[in-house]
Amino acid sequence: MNAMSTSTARRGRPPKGESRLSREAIVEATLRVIDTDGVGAVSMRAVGRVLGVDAKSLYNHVDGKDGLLDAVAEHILGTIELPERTGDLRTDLRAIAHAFRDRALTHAEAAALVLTRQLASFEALAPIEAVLTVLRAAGCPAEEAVHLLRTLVATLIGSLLREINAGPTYGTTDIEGIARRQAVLEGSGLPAIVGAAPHLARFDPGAEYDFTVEFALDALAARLGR
Amino acid sequence: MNAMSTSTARRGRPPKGESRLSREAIVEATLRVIDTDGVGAVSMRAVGRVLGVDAKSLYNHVDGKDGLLDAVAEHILGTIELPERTGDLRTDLRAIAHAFRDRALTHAEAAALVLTRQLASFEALAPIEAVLTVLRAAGCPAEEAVHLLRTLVATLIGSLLREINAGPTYGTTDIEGIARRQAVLEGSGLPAIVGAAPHLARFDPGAEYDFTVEFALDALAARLGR
DNA sequence: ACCCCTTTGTCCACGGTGTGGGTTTACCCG
DNA sequence: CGGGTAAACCCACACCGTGGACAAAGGGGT
Repeated sequence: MNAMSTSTARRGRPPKGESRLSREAIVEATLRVIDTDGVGAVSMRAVGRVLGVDAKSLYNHVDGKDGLLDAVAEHILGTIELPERTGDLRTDLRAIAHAFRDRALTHAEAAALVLTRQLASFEALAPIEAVLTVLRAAGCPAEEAVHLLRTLVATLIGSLLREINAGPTYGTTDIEGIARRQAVLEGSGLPAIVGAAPHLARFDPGAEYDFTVEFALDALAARLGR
Repeated sequence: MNAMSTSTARRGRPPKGESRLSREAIVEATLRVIDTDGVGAVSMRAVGRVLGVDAKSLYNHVDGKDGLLDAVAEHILGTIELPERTGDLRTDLRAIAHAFRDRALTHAEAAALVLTRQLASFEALAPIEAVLTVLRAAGCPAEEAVHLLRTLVATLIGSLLREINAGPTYGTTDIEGIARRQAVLEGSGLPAIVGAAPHLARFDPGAEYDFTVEFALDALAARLGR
């Protein structure tokens, strides 16, 4: 996989031209590991192996494993393709919400990091700025805008988190899976669940996300339009 | 810590009366580890140590580490103290939302498990049944009730997840922390963020949760009351 | 009463993890 | 040209999840 590498067992600082390691290269390699073998497979050694480099070398660019995962999350968050503003509240927020989902699903395995970790970096601020701008432009006062922003973000994160690690037990679109799940739910004996079992067993992530986004937008428009 | 234990090095099955191990005892011990040293400190060996038992013994009652963590999550979810129904949509849903939060914060470190994992067990169904019952009683058709349920759950989970692993970097209530965070935000140069910095820097989890719940309830009432 | 089988523990071992510490080298600046 | 520093290396440690072999207690069939 690597032309010249570990076999030569060169030690010490590498020559200038071939300084393979950089924060960005490491993050990218980590992302490759995650996309291939899942978040659980990330280890300093594994990432080092991908780069043909000793694990400890990573510590020169990244602050331990936790710092590495933070860096990955920030990278993903920072590369969301935010849409152009149109001036319409609903159109703009919907576009942001979908851009967020697109980015999250491109690296589904890595997205759990983004959704789970608390990020304080500069890169993480761009999407926040985008949402705030739209809200303020719609005439929302600063304090309320912040509360609404947080509510909105929480909703999107909760939705995506479920979508991402929803195994087939949660609900599916394939007919056989639905039938099986529905049977389990009906066996619970809880009346409301039994009554709604056909709908509980069916789960279409995209449609569900759309429903949630539209619900939130309705609520927002009603509140701001008053 | 244990009077009679490893020193005697007894092997083989323990006598009937003192069968220390049970699924419940293991879950409880795990919860103690989590509350003391965090989720990261959970290991088969650590849990075994608490019980004065070899790590491998746990495998007789629990399906590996993942199964153990699932069991803990289910235990927490299953012991939510659901409120009595009053018949009023807002009152009932609000009460459920707060019961959920109470339970989550009692074992804050463990709550991430509940919020993150997909649970399929019977115990996990009780809260769902409660929400569905309230929605159906308010005249909501089954399919819509399921969508609304999912939206609501996503929102609560997103909110709690942030609250639980929000370090002091995210925003605080203490004056010094707010000032520091505000300065960072103002240094970003992003206009909407700079303008809202005082509010972004302040974060009061309880108030934020209340705001989000009331926002969702408003939206729900408007939709169902139409 | 006997025997055997299942259950539920124990111990040993393996390959893997994050990271602390010390060593080596190439570059850069004076 | 010589010293300092940055960036790579290897060794070592304590810990992890769990596969597999073994032991002892209890229960069931004859």
